[in-house]
Amino acid sequence: MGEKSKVISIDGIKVACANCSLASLCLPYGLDMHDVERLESIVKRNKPIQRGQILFSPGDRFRSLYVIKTGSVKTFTQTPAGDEHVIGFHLPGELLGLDAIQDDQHGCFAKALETTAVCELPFEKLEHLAATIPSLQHQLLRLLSKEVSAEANMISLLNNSTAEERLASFLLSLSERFRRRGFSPTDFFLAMSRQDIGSYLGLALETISRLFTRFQEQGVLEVDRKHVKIKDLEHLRQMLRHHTPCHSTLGHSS
Amino acid sequence: MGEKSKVISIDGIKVACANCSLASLCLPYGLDMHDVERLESIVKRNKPIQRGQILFSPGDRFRSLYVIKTGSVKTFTQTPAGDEHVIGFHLPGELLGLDAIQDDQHGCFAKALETTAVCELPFEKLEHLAATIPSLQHQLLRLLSKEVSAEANMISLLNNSTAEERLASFLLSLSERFRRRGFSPTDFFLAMSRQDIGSYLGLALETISRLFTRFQEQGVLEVDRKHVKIKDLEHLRQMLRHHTPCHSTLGHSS
DNA sequence: AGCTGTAATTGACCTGGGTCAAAGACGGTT
DNA sequence: AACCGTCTTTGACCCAGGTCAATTACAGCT
Repeated sequence: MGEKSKVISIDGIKVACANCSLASLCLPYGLDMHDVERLESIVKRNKPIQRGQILFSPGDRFRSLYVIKTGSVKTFTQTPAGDEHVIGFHLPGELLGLDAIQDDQHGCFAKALETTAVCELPFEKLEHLAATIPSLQHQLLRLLSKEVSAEANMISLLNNSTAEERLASFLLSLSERFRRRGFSPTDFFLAMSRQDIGSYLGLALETISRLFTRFQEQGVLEVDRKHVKIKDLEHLRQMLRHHTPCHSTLGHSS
Repeated sequence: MGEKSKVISIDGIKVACANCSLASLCLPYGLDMHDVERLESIVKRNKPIQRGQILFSPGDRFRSLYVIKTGSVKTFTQTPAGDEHVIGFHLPGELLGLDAIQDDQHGCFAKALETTAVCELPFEKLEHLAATIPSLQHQLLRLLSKEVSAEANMISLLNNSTAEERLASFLLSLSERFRRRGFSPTDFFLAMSRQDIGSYLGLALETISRLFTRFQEQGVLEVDRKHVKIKDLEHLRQMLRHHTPCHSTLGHSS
């Protein structure tokens, strides 16, 4: 980004939905300029949160939806015994907190996996706005529905797939999500641990580790710690082709 | 209900949301009398469908949401190879088709498990109405959100539970849903096959069968074919208490 | 540069539940 | 009432992936 200088005033660039590269994945999708401005007027942009910081916890009063701007977040529950169950990973442009609308309180933790910037959408204001902007109401419903579909795919994956298929599916989901955000679909960093991936996919962390090794031996991946390079995307896709329910895509609201 | 007579005119009782015993589980929840009437005006009440009939299929253009009035429905996908993956079972008062809002087409089959009456809610009209009735918009978002939560619980169940815990959880979910609809929570008929239950819970049908036998031996259930009588609700609950994510309830939108 | 704690890898072993196969139990039909 | 197709039960066997344990590799400190 170059050093700080007086040639271009960073302050002059308005941090706004209208300028946001994620707009097409986010709530503004399908809104006209004027409506985006109205939406923008209710968005709160807080300072970024650090790795390990908690955005919300179970039982917290539900006030806002959140959109990841940069970084990533994992959502998870915790048993009385203290071990985590990862529900999902959220990348830039993805909405967080949709499950809390239901009973006005959050049902899980949301924790930053790295330094993460989020936009906060006060839900009451959002609802008011949606009532006067038909396309916003529609987009909100669409995003909720997308989440329902994504979770249904996840359920199907858990019900009908082997460990290999699950991890392949997970990697392809990440790949696709990175691609749509303008990052490399074949070369990226995993912000989460093997433990987290295992928990998310219903597998032991050792299984994840072994699979990474195997995929590497097969020439499908190159893995170095958190860095993954997909060498053979097609092979990865082949791994699912078996019992895939006709049409489906894995991944969270985007 | 007694025999048909001229003392009370059945025709005189308006088939309407306002009179519907399911209203508190359904969309009218939280609406005032006037708004319920407006909602009612867009509801289409088709003739009941028979066991085995299909309500919608993957790829069908999405036009309406459906609410089960009586009977039950299963939703499922099908692999190219032809075997079914059950996504969910839907009881009276539950909404169907929420995943289709997303891309304007249905992504699964919905098939009646028995003779079933459904209310049809043309979605475009519903959206228009929601824009002018704040509490309807809110209730619609709430129901979507509830579905997200329910599916998240399902994912957690699949990720972290044994066969025994899954079936216990399933039975408790049914029990609770029947209870809220005014039926016996401990004595009911399963409209679906062992095969269906297995598919839904990610287990082989043989496992379901064995578990029913075992639960019966333990004195937890009495099972006769499709008829289930829960003898020891508390024992069933105990089966989950282990690694339950602090707060959770299983079951579909209700 | 060395120390320490956490994450990742790898191996050995074991088990829950899947698969295959056969037999029994209905419900519907003529 | 005998027949047929479907659903369910039960048994025998096996394997994918979990668990336990030991080792290694790295990141962050001082």
